[in-house]
Amino acid sequence: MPELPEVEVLRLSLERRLPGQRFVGLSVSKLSLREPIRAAELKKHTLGRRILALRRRAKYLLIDLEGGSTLVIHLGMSGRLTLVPAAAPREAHEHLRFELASGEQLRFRDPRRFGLAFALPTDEIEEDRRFRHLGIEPLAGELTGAFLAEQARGRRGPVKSFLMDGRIVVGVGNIYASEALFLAGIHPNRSVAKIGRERWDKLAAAVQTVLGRAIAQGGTTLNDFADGEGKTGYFQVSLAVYGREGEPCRSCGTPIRRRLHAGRSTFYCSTCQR
DNA sequence: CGTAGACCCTGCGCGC
DNA sequence: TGCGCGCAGGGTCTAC
Repeated sequence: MPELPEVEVLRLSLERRLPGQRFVGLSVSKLSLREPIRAAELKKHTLGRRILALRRRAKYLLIDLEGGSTLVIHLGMSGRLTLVPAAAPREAHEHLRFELASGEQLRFRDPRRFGLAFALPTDEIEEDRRFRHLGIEPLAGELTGAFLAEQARGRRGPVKSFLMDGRIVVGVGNIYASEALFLAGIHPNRSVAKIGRERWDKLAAAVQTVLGRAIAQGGTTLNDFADGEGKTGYFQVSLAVYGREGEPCRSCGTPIRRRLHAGRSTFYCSTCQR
């Protein structure tokens, strides 16, 4: 159930328990994820190897292993990655089950199968076709109003779609796009050609605020998920507009509206956002 | 060239 | 109660 904050919270929780552990076995489902699972490749890169570190790029979780290999997991829409005892009951849609030398298992479950799992040499990640076109990280200090204004030059279309274009900035998904635009006071349908420099500054700051806050708040709720205790209150993270169609804007009381951009729901306040 | 829409897949909640 | 419909947090491909 991931946007960038959820993947980051997952990374932080696994980072406390996985490094130093060794992969000793792997069971793989025959069903295809977004791409077919290449069992032989996964085994070649993981079995017998110890985990060195966990990183994140966009919404991809990167598990670096000794010997120069990296295991890459993308959770798609419905993916869950959990570290559980070997005796933990199996659930439907578990597509990958890594056995660790400790007796624990790292399990990847993904009912909708929009997720992804593959492995490759660590030094080939940047040039891999799934990473090559990715834009900047939103929380690495590169996201500024100047950058957004520059990227928007010569473009058109609604700012909401622009913000979700991973070739520009990664990690801003459907929830936090709505949230950031609300915080910046920008109407989601506004053309990128009609946004001035000051408002780009506001938007760049809003994206970082919203994502940073979600990571801080998600820390407690999603630790349970990583520990395999099931999903909990994702929606306990306080959202200003997302999913609140018809409910009053917390700032001015105007009912929150919903409309579609490229088939995805967008929520906004028509009074606070212009 | 950029942008909009379809599509991949399963599950859940709602209204009838 | 049972069933069909719309919708769901992502990403990529095709058609315009």
